[in-house]
Amino acid sequence: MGRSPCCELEAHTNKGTWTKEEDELLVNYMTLHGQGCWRSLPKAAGLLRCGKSCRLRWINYLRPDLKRGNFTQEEDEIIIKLHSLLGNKWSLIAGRLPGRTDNEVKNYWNTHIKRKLIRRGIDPQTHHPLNGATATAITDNDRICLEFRSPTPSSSGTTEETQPHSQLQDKQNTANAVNLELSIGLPSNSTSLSKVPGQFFRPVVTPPPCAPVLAKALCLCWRLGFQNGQLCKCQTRNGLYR
DNA sequence: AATGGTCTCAACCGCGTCACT
DNA sequence: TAGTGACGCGGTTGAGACCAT
Repeated sequence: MGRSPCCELEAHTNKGTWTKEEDELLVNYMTLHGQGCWRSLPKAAGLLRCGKSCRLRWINYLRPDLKRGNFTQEEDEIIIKLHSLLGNKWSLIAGRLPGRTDNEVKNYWNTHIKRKLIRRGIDPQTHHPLNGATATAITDNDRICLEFRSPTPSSSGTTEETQPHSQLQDKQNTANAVNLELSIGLPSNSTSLSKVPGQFFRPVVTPPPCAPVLAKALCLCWRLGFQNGQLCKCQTRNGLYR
């Protein structure tokens, strides 16, 4: 597959820290026109930056809905739990933390939480105890169910769409037997896969063949034990959890 | 006050994926 | 089916802030 020449190869593009003037130009443009084609944005906005740089600056720093400031204890715990389930899927983790970006979560993980876990005697990568393998924060069976319910990288559709029925049945049985309810809802065929941060875990309108899924099971915060917390933005809308 | 080490986080880089032709 | 263009993600880097001596 051919890749487009990176825009940073273009002449006359600035790099490094953004100036106040550049920020203003980008904010003004985004306010007026909203998010569109990043590649053409710099020229349209009068910026000497590549589109990639503009996108990053907007998403990680200039977006109006960003929550600045320290992470709360509740956010810490959510990150730790989600990381134990998802690994380094920073965008997915950030999607469950309103106002936080993947870059912010990633940095926070690397600078704070890693150390915090090590102090607790937990391996930050495996979430297993550092001194041995007696107890596990997450089991292999957890992963089986998660992987089953998560989109496969090689597929543009859902897992259910691409797997033979017999394989699905096997995994159904596994999931049902384990019944860890670590369900992550996939967008249904009738709804497009949202790329908006925070909306990845959309409800499965038609319950997948994995198991009879209750509405509550679709709320990841609920599954993680944060259903009563302020950070759980999942709420029923037309009877669905989102 | 000066210096050197450490930490933080904004920004960059390269690659995978998707949509379109 | 293959090629192309663009976006998004995760890993890495480096400048500046902070701290200890």
